[in-house]
Amino acid sequence: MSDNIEKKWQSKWKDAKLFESNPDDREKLFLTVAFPYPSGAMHIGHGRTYTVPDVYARFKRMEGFNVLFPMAWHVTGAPVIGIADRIKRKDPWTLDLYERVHGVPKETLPKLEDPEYIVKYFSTEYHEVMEEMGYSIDWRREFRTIDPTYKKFIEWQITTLYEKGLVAKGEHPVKYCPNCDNPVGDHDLLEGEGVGVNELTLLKFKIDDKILVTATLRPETIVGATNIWLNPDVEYVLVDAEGENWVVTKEAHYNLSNQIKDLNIIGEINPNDLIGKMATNPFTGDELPIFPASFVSASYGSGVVFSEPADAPADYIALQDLKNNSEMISKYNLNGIIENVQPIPVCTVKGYGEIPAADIIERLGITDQNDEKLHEATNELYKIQHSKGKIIDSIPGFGGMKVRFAREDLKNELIDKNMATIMYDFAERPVVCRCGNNCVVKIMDDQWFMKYGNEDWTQKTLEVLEGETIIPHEIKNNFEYYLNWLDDWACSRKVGLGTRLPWDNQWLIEPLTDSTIYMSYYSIAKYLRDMDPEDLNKAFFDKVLLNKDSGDITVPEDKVKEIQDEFNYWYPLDWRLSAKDLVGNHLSFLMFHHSAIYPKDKWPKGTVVFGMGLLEGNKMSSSKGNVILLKDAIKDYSADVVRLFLMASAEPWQDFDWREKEVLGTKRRLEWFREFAAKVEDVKGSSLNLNNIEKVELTRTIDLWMLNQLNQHIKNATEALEVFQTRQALQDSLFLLKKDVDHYLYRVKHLLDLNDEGVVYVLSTVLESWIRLLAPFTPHTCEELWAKYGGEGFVSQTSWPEYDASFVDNKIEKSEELVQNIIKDITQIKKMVKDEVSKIHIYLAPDWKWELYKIADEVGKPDIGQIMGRAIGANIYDDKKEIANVAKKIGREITKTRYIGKINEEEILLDAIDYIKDEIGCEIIVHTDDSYDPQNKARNAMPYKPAIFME
RNA sequence: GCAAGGGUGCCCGAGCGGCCAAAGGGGGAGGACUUAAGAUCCUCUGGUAUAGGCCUUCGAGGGUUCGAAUCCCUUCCCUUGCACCA
Repeated sequence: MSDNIEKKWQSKWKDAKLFESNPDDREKLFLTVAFPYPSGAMHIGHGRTYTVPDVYARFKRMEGFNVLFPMAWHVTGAPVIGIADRIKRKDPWTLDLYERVHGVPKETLPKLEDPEYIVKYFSTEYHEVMEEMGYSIDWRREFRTIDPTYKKFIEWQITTLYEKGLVAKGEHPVKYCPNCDNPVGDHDLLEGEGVGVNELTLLKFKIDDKILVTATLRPETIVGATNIWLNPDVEYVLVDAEGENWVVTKEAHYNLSNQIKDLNIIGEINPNDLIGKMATNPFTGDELPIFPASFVSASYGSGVVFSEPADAPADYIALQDLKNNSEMISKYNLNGIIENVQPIPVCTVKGYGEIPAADIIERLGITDQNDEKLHEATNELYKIQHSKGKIIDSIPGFGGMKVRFAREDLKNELIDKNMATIMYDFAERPVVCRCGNNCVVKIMDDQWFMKYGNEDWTQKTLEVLEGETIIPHEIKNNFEYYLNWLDDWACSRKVGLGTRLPWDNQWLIEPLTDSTIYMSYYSIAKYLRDMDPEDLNKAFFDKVLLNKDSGDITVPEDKVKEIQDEFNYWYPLDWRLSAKDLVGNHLSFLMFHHSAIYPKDKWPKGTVVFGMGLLEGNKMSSSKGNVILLKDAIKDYSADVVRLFLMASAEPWQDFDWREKEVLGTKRRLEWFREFAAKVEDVKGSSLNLNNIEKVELTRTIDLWMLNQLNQHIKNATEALEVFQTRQALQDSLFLLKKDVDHYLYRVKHLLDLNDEGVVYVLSTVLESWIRLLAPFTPHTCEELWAKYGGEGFVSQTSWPEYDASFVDNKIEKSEELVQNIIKDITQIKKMVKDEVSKIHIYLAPDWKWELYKIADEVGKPDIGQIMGRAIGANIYDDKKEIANVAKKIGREITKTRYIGKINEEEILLDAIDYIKDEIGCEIIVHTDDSYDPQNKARNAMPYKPAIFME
């Protein structure tokens, strides 16, 4: 049934063009959510992402804003190329994934061999599912990022940045698969996920006409170099490097050739021929001997290292090993050399002696250079020296400097003097591509970069952040960190779908770069979709978006004006919504690009960051098949139930957990709501017209209480929704309100068959507000009820319920609390006494106790002396001893019960006396004095807590 | 390692100085309704107590305060991100 009403209302909305937003004189609100990359089917995780903005859009529309909520498809990038490729290869895993998890019909599968078909197929499906979810999207602005008109916009964007000098050529090390001939991301790896790339300094030690290029993470230790290590068991080669003859391992040459151009092998080198000879330290000029060492890896760095035994545990232990190895010493004729090699201290760090390497080796009990703990020792010492170490005073030029700074300075000096160069290597091995090949670090040298490292740009972008509201607030720190941390970003690609760089046609624009200011495009997309791309030149966009005259525009002037006006109406963006994992890139890029391209008054105003989705407690993942498709969920539960569950189970920035049991609970809750509406009509006894509720004067406390609760919930829900707290809003507008309505119905159950006009008025009022409160969450159900019970027009277009302060009274709330507490207390006592009870006497607190309570409240803390003093001063009662007794009690009570002024307890209890009698099941007598008080209980009476006597 | 966030009752989760034995949901127990099941509604769900009370609890340990789940310090544990990828 729900399916039918949902479809019905969706088409009614469409026919009425309800969500097609055009500029008018209302205040505008423009919100967007990160557009999807449609390489697969939409699951419930996506459902949450797109329901949040829809709920907010609907809420704001009801508040009277002119809301624009658009949608488009991000189809640029490489993943679909890979998917298409795997489909073509008939990769069974991929075929299964797309058939079983993404629900693609078997006969359609072969068509997915075309990447453009994939994005077309899934974006069409996304569109359909989004309509089934009832999203209030202005579909006239829909586009794909490979549309010719959009490409013109991207060309304009990148050219604008290029002209500002923010796009520049550069080089950058990347993880690279030589077999696939492509950079690889972590997700493309079979092995080595998360492995970092280290920068190594290659120091050039001369030996005759050759150069031993030693790789090090710690160039500052060059001053403590004592010898060179070569591994006698690996292959070394002689390499021509722009005229220099380098000695490195064969494997190192392979790695290096991806980073340095024209590195040709010109001969083989037998390490044994070099061991025992002397090489020159380029920095100090010292002559250092070359020794053999097994710990030197053929594949890491250059395969040549200089030894600095004072700070490098491996060097220290290798030196020890060698000194103890007479066989080696005689084999390489090291007698007379090796004895003189002693560690030269370079760094000091707290907690370590003159030779830190020796200390840590001893502490960890490392016995030789093949010990596994050597790695740990190296890491530990490296870290502490980097963060806290200082260069020892005796070293000229660097003495006393922090290691961190000395390293940087010395490295630059060495490079300037051609004593060193830079190379990159993986921090760990192996790093294996999905294709099975080992990856290398490659320097892409004709790559284009977005200069996010540019300090002025970063500063300006920090201003964008400063001016934004970030939800949740804590994420703002995160953003600040990322904006500062972001370095130049390679923005050109060889493979994928996308737009080409206008000035360098061999490159495609990287897909994150082409989706940073596309919200601007939404504002004008409905015009551009029918225009000739040829007309969308730079001058056109300059005029429309920046009001800048920069050349000939082929579009008629009034048309340009209309488009420009529309852009200016919607921009800036009020809210940007996106997932948590995009904080460090997409959302930051968005700020960068806005700061560079637009003036301050067009900068985004707010960002909301989403959490992830879990399925029965486990992480959702399409590739693992652990997802529920949104279309299936809609089929099983209806869009409204799915929406309601997604919005109620967690705040947007928290992780939600889709649990079937709780979804079913939500479904029942919504059914209850529909039944409640019917019940109201039932109680009324005639047809209900919410458009014309008959007002009556209310006298029963419980009626007033219900309206008090309703208004309280309206207030809370509104405040919560303003800041995207959908869960909190529903907590108030659905769950807590339902609880109160249940309570109210229970309290007036004896009146339900009597067509009592007070009850009818209260229930109709509740229902009328309630339908509107829930309309953003469950729009279909609410439209249906609204129409059924006489609401005017679409509920989607009515006003948001207004909080009416005149109904809110904390004394009313306290009154009901008093009634409930009395029942609770009596029940509890009855349970304990176990005797038959025939009559219950209730004694109310006399006026002086109320005054005493008031005094205690003014004092604010359980300071009996002060309370007594004031009470006696005010002469509230003549029995001082009794005042003291009560004051002591109040002192305790005041921390537990808030004082809100005197309430007329007698009136309240008498108003509810039938209900209380009913609940307790015996006679109740309310006393205002102690004329009948056989057990002297009346003196226990306290404000808000009458005394009870049972007999 | 760096950065951010978090540890609450059987489970999920709210609370962020006193109305807190701690909202709400889920689960469990009992009751009402029903021919029955389901749904719905009511009550209970830390311990203890023959007068509405008392005791213990919010990762652990200290501290501030008349008063702390809430503030401060120390400590342990968890989750996420760390780039050329949407």
